[in-house]
Amino acid sequence: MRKEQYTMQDIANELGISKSTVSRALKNHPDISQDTKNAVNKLAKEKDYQPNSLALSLRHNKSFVLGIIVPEIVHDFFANVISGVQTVAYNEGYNVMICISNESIEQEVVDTKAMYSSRVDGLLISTTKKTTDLSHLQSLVRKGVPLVMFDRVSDELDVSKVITDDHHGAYLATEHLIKQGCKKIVHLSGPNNLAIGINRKEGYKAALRDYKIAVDDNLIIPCPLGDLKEATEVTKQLLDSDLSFDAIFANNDVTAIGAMTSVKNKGLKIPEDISIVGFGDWRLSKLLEPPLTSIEQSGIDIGIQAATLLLEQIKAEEKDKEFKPRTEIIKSKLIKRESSTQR
Amino acid sequence: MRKEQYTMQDIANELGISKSTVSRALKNHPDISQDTKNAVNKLAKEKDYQPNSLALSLRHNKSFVLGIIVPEIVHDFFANVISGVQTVAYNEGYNVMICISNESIEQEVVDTKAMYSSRVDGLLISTTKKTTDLSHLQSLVRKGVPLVMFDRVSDELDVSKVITDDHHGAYLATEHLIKQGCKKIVHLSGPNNLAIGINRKEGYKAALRDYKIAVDDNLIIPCPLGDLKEATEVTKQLLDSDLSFDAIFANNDVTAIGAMTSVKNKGLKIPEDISIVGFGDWRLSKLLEPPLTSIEQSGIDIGIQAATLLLEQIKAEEKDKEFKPRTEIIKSKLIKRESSTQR
DNA sequence: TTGTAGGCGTTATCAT
DNA sequence: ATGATAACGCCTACAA
Repeated sequence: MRKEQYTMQDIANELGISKSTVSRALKNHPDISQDTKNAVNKLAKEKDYQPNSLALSLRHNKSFVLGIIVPEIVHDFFANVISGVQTVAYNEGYNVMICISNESIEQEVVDTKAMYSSRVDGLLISTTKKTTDLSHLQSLVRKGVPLVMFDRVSDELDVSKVITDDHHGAYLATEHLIKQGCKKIVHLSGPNNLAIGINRKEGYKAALRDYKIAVDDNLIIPCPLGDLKEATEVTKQLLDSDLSFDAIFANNDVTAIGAMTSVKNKGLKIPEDISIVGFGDWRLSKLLEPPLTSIEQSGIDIGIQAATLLLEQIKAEEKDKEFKPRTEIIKSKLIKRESSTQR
Repeated sequence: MRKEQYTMQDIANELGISKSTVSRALKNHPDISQDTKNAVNKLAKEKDYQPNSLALSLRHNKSFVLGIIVPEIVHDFFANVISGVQTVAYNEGYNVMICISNESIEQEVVDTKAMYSSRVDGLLISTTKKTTDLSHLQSLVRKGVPLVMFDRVSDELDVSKVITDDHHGAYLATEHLIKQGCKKIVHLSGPNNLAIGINRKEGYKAALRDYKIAVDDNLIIPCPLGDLKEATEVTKQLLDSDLSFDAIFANNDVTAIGAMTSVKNKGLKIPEDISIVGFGDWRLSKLLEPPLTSIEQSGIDIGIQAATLLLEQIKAEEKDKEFKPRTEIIKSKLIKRESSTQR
């Protein structure tokens, strides 16, 4: 059995005073005499008294905990987001509880309930790729829990959102390839049920149109899973087919690496034979050989922005102020990377 | 103000029964009539009643939360550990609260206190590189909180530990280089205050001795920070000096990449001119060009093992059984990676 | 300046 | 089969 905890009552007993006096002394209430405060603080330090947040949370109906649910954690983007969230949370005296849905809807539902049961003061979530039914989140909102969606969002829910400018980023990527002289640009596209996949595809098309290049649907290859195996396989098939192309715009980091692998295995050179640009927040882009030019989404910035929005809402509602959900867009940037052969 | 939560009392009122009956009905207590149970469950579902874990935790002095403190999260190794911990925790009905110390001792101390305040049922920790004073952890242990240290551990504390077999791994790495024909192997070594740094260095020395190669202290270069900048700089200086060497055994992933960068910048080929082997759990090792042979530490396995040990202790102590702390060693493995030039 | 009492949501004990 | 009550640790209006 866990050792007994040392409580205010214990301090009170030892000092022959009441626990309310102890409570007030510890929070430096002006009514309490300096003598009492000294005695209480001394004993508290001596016995290494640590308040019980559970009791506090129950009392105040406020836990000072932010929840965050991500589909995976072994992924630079989400790890960066969490890191950004933590930074903001710490500064405001909040802790962070993390759940990993592992791209499983069932897990996501369970996690959401667990978060509410723990009475988190607010929740940040990036849904599963497969999530379409949002009733678990709706239920949360109905219960009055501030919610912020990031990266993978849905417009069925009237909550704050933080997204990257996928359309713009994809446009930049495609434009970059066009300016390099590429004419036949393959797009390895993401799932069509996520805004992210659609927007990137549209940005790609828009750039082609602006530069008077016909959109060829044969060059748009679906990679709905977005994992390494799929991307490698798809690209291999592409290379083995009679379709000719001189560049690939991959809708995410893993897809880009898969494409890269197959291109290399085929004995082709990057970027001489085929240029590749990837989308995402990945340390890898600069470490690969050749390092890939990429469209950076700043996970940290998204985390910071999302947590800031969430806290804003939490605080507003605590003061009974109305809070209107907002959608913040984090601009993506094109980061050109030179191949080391050019150094 | 957060919307009122729907409680057992509310159910009781609506049904004109007492909250204790509701409590029993919800947990399917045999004493309660089926009629009552049905009514209660129906209403609970209708109103989407969700228990308040805070109240439960307070009542039972048990939170069903495991805490974990890691120095960083944007790092494959720690992300993998967390992932492993989550898996185990979920299966046992526990949630996970994560704190990131950011390699800051002050933050680590704050985090530890926060964890205790939240009354986590147990804590997993990998300390800061700089942590030498363990009083914050000792205090935790004194309070009866089960503690498991992993990866970066200290033998000043009599708690369970999960570590990798660093000595063995370093031996394997060095042996691999020797068998490739390397004679002058540089070791970029880690901090001397961490077991991890010492053991890897000793493993390196042991392999040299076993293969009758004299240990040359000039070839052991300290990289106490272990960051990219330091490693790159140190290797650059090494290459600019008149010291000759044909291989580098880097004590971690980042150090390996730093070394790689400088070697490439110097116009040298890997592994033809200089072989590099790195230590760690990193997706990068297989994606770099050339992919580096590496000593794999399985972060997931460490996470699983650590969480398992922690839960074992928690359960034992709940039954008032004594639990003797154990140290588990996760074997490191050498993963050979062929350069794509050999494909 | 300090103490008393009630309550946050839940469950266990002891009635009825 | 169900209810009343106390308790977990803390805070706060009210009383003294």
